[in-house]
Amino acid sequence: MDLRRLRYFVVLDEELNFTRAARRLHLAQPALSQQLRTLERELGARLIERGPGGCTLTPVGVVALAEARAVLARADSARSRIDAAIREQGGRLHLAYTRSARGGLVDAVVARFRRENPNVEVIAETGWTALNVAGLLSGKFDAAFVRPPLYEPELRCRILGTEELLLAVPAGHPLAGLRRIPREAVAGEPAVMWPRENGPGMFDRTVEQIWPDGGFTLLRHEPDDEQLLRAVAGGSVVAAVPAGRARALRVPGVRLRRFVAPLPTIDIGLAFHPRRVSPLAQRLLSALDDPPPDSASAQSPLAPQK
Amino acid sequence: MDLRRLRYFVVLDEELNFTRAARRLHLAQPALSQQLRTLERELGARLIERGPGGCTLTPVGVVALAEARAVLARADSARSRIDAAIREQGGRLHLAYTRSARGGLVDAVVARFRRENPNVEVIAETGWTALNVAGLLSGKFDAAFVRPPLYEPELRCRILGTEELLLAVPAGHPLAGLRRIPREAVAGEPAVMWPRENGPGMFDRTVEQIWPDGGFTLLRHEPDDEQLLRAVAGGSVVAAVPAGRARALRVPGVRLRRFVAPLPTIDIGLAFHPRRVSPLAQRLLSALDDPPPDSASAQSPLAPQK
DNA sequence: GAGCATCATAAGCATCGCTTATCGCTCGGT
DNA sequence: ACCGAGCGATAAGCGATGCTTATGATGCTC
Repeated sequence: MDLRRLRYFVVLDEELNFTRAARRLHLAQPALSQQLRTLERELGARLIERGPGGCTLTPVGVVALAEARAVLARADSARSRIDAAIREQGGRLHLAYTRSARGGLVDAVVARFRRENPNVEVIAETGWTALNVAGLLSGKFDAAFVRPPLYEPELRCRILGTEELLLAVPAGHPLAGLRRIPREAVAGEPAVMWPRENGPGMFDRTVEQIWPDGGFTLLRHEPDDEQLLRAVAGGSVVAAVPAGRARALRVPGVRLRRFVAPLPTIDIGLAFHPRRVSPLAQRLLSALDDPPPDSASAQSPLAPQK
Repeated sequence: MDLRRLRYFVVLDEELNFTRAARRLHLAQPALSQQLRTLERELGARLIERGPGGCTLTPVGVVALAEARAVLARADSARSRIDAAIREQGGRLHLAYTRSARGGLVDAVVARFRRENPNVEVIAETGWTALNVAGLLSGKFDAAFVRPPLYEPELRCRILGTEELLLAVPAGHPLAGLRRIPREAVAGEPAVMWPRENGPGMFDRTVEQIWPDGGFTLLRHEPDDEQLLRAVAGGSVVAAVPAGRARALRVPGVRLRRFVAPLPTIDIGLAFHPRRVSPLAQRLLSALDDPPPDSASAQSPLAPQK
């Protein structure tokens, strides 16, 4: 007996309609039909009477349903007890933040992990993408927040969220008068940027979104978002910065403008080494797949990376 | 949580050695290693401490083991209750025997099914392979015993057993003086045989085993094993017959001789229409995979057909 | 240092669980 | 009586899974 098929069977009983039950289970109706046929074949009995108006359970199906519920309840209870034992045992999770993505979603993920695993000591440092990547490769970190894409094929990265890149311009700059910035308006403008080696993938992705036809005129590097914005406040350069960070920093003399569609974006991800995932890192990653208990939506907005 | 992985985990705990546990579970050691790694990844915890001398459970593993046992026990109990409900509801199973394979294994299979499903009415007829095949195709039978191979691609056949083909010779025949019959000794001998259309696959298979280089000299057909043996007793023909049947019939004036290796054989199988397997047929087929409760061997001698 | 026992990794393959496309059937509305 | 909607089933295809064999890495014993 397969627990997934039992779950499908229970949901079917609640809906008495394959199409609706399949929708609740987030699979196509033929898949549910096939899976429940398999369950019937395994048991060697009809459980479900099908018809054009939907379906009902056979007498054996009624018995099977009660047993399915009991088995599933026991399995859930077991999982809860095992989870509790894991939480109680504690341990240490070595984590790296990235400077450019503090706050918001990242802090929520970590806060929830701490809440659900109070005996786990989260030891965190804040770096930048390339430094965090190096820490992962060396085994220093169990997981690390990064700005993808990563060029290291041995690392994997779960995208947690995406935010818009804005153009930061000096207050008196002609571009400050535009409501939306066309790509050609920034071609040739002197710009500051983080050093490419801080996050080569992020750098390349940003340049190709904002300066797709060339015209990227790099005046100099600044090490992080805050220094980028201060450079812009100086009056003669522009910079692309993540919306969340830019708005949080609020540097005087800087105007933030959105681009004309397609809006350039930058991702935040949680990277890990798939061949060396510690159990606690595994739990952190698994939590990304589960909606929190109070979530109104059954579907997690954080899509697992395939 | 997957019940199969839980079962693997429980067996590993009983052996504390991946190699031995894998053997008990009838799978290769790397498969067990992989499956239990997956279980650990799903739970986000180490359950097993591995080492060159074998393994032990971690503290969380001990908790997980107790939970696994409870879940598996509940699932087994559920399966038993569902099975009981199915048996109680009864029904009818339409079955066909083949004349040439009565007794022994076939009767054991059906007797056990009747014992385990006392409310099921087994309605059986005895025919021959081709007749039984026709009954399956027409939907008259849920399952039918046959002599494979079958040439009908829409039917499936589980091989239940194999028996040796013997040469039946007249008592005074020169071949009666041989202890083992070489193939060349029967080439050219006048022989009787069942009609090919009674079971074309069985016929062809028999001929190619006994007369691999030709020399099959069919004098006439007889309808079944008993008539074949009577014809042999008449003094001038030989016949190939299944050992069990031939020994059971004990026709005077007939000597039964074995062949020189490779021994020719004939199979007995249970055929069914895979697209139209009734639940009761499914239960009969499933029983072939389970050892009876009193069996000393955990491994069923009836291998499922792939 | 060699050999053995133990578990893990790598690569390959058959099967599984899903998908989309579509079919067959029933029922209700016109 | 016909058409469209709703319902579940079948067919074909594909990515993922669970196994296999081959082999590697490690530790222990002699």
